[in-house]
Amino acid sequence: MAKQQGRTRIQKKNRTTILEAALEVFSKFGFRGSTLDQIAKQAGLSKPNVLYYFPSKEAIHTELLSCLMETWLDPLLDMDANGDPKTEILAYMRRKLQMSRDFPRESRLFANEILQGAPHILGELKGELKDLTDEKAAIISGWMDQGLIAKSNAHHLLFSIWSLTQHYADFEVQVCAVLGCGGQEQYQQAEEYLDALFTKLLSI
Amino acid sequence: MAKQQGRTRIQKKNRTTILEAALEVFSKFGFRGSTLDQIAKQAGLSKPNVLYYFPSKEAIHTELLSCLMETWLDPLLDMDANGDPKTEILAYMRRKLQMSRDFPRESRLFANEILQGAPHILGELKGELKDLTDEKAAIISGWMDQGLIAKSNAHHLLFSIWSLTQHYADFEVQVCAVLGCGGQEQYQQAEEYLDALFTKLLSI
DNA sequence: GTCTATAAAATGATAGAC
DNA sequence: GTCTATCATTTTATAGAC
Repeated sequence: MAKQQGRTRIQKKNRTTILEAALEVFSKFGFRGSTLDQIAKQAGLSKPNVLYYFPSKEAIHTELLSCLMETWLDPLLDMDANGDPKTEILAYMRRKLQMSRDFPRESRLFANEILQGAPHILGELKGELKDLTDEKAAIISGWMDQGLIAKSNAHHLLFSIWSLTQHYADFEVQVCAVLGCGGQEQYQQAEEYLDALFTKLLSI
Repeated sequence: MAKQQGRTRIQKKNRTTILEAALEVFSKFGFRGSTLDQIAKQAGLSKPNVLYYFPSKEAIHTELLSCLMETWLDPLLDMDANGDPKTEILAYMRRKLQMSRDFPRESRLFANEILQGAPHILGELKGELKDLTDEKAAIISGWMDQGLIAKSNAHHLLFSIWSLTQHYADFEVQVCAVLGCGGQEQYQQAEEYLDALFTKLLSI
């Protein structure tokens, strides 16, 4: 968590508690569908106390998104231009799938935000995300030009990694309804399936 | 639209107007994030007049979802066990992509609902959707067993069609932000990309 | 720092005139 | 059928005691 400098220990702790509670609530109901009451209750604090640490509901949401944006971009950042192309892309896909499995609330928080037109993070999407994506797409295109992996549209290849992996977090209730499963066994199947998919897709 | 029997022309017209307005609003903000004020304004009617045609906000949402569920399952229904496997699956994928392009609001309506745990349609997901998916997955598995297409997990193959195509509607703002495009050119690219992807994926 | 009480605005829904 | 007026409740946010 950034921006925690110059605060007492109790302040840090409570801000973290509130952000954790807000993640739980916002990821379920979206920004407009969530209330301060729910967040306060989830955090085990009174509503005025929540507003003692953050100036407004919107401020909590904005802080949460900007704190998590870094985490969200991290897996892509690690894709190495000097590594083996197929290994790098497959490893990126696996990291993204792990994030869906281990951080489904974060995935749904972003999904809610983007679904509703990304009012709070459109700038970051057009800035940081676009820049990083363009950079990594260029690397992938380079690999394609060198004949190291099969040719396709690098940007849409990245989109396909995002959609295929995030689907298991964002649409979890539907996946479970269709598979009739309750736990996390779908992720084992998903990893096998997606591993085979991308291995085949990238092969010349 | 179903369930419009036994009503006058003006009733049908206004109910349709309200449902169209509700689609616009609910698809943007989700159920809890949407207000009757917004729906009424969008429909060009007064709030009490909206509630003359529907008993509550929830009733509008439920009616909308159940009216559109049929439309939503239609493309999968058309997948023919007696057709050519690769043709059938590719055609289904294309129908789904067309739905994302032509009915993005409907896609986002369902995405919002499922993202929030599908409180209003969990029954349909475990019922109609699961049954239809199981049925079509069995057909696909049969094709795989006959060696007509490459072997993989049929349920996850269907998930991958859903996620890859719906991504362009549900995350449109992100796709556009990254591609720097304003119109619909991403769908042309997507069709080419996904066509190649599934052609390769299904090949033995 | 944390709480109770409450203000101020919004939201879902109803009453009743026309 | 449609409207204005209004009620009851929820919700964001603040005031002020402790």
